[in-house]
Amino acid sequence: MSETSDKEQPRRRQARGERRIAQLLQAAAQVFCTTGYTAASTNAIAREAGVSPGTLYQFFPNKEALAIELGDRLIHEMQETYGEALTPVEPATPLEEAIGTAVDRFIAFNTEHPVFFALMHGPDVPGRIAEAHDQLHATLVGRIEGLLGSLMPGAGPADVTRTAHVCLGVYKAGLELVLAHEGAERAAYVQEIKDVLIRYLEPLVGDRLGHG
Amino acid sequence: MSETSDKEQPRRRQARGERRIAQLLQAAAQVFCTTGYTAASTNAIAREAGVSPGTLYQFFPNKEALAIELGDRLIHEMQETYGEALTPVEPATPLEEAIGTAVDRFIAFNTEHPVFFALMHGPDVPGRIAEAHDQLHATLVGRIEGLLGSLMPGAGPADVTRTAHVCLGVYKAGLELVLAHEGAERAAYVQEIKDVLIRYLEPLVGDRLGHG
DNA sequence: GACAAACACGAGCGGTCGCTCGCATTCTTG
DNA sequence: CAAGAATGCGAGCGACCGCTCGTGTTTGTC
Repeated sequence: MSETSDKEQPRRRQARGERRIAQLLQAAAQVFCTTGYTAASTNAIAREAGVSPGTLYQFFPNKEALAIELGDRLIHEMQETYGEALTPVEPATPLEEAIGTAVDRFIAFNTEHPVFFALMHGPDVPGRIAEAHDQLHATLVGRIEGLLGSLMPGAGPADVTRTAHVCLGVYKAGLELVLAHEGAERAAYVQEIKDVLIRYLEPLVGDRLGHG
Repeated sequence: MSETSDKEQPRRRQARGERRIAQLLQAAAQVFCTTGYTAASTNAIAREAGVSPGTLYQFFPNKEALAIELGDRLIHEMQETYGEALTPVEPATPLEEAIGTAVDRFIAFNTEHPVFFALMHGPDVPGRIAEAHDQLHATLVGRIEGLLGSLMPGAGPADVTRTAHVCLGVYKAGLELVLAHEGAERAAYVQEIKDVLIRYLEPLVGDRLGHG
């Protein structure tokens, strides 16, 4: 009990090591993005990073740990995003504006980190990553439930949960369309996502304000 | 040039062979459904079908051909479904009813053939299957465009195409939610898909009839 | 029954992939 | 500088997978 943890043996990393880790994670993101998790070979990731296979395994015990570390960093960064994207529940903000800003922030995050979509969407991801995905998914649904719950006072909890799942599903489907286009067409699809969500939620939240 | 085709050598199949082919396709559907295409091993498919690996390759030249034959049969069967699901454009039918019946038929098909979703959704499917998927996707979008075009007279062709893509995307997202639930909850999600589509399309198709 | 074609088997070939290990090199520390 | 730890290398091991091939069995035809 004198140690901070019994399985923790903090290898003293040098600055070089931290740089290699960053290189490897970036290379893994690149390869995962283009070929998916399963098809991505560790040798290809090492080659992309400009190191040997042995060097990769100096810093990551196996391929899964590499993907998990990558996913953890992405999720951590996303939590900062959706922490700001989904928290403001001031009853004064109209529905359109709330949905608009939330969608914009999520789209911005996903376009800046396309790996996230690749890692979280593949049916080939191993157990631990799928768990992380489910956990993030549940967290997001919970947040949306919180927002909807205060907007749909007359609905049961099961209805709120269902509505939250539908909202997230619609967003994901729209994200796929957004990532498949560029420029003006991409912007048009972003607007479509907002329209779908607004028209879907408007009748549910009762008559609050601002639908004209 | 005396043959009907230079690469066609019609092996005379016996009744036993046809039975084996059906067994193998069914086994492949089972294995693809549970593990996905890439992770499914041909040996596992043969084992599931109760035959040896060599027997499998008596009827299919390779793993991809097996998946393609399976996909072709599914697409052929689906075309009978959506041929009936998307054709009626009688201007008399209200929007709600048209969407309701179309969604019901597609959901029925997809719940009866879960392999279809697995084969068409995996990012791991090889080139030919992805092509078949894209072709089906394009066909479906074209059909929806046809329906929308006559309903949205004031919109440009790019807008109609975009709207069709959004409709199909919303349906796919809803399908995932529907397949993840059972019984009454599943039925509730089916209704949600219809609501999303109806509310999304209602303002677009101008004031026709029946929104009350 | 005789003969050929279709069917069935399963050990194993060639190849890839995740990962290891022995050794060389570079950094830190005193 | 010396010593040890951290980093770096890459040939190759073991396992798995798609697929083959030599051989044996069943079916259709005369």
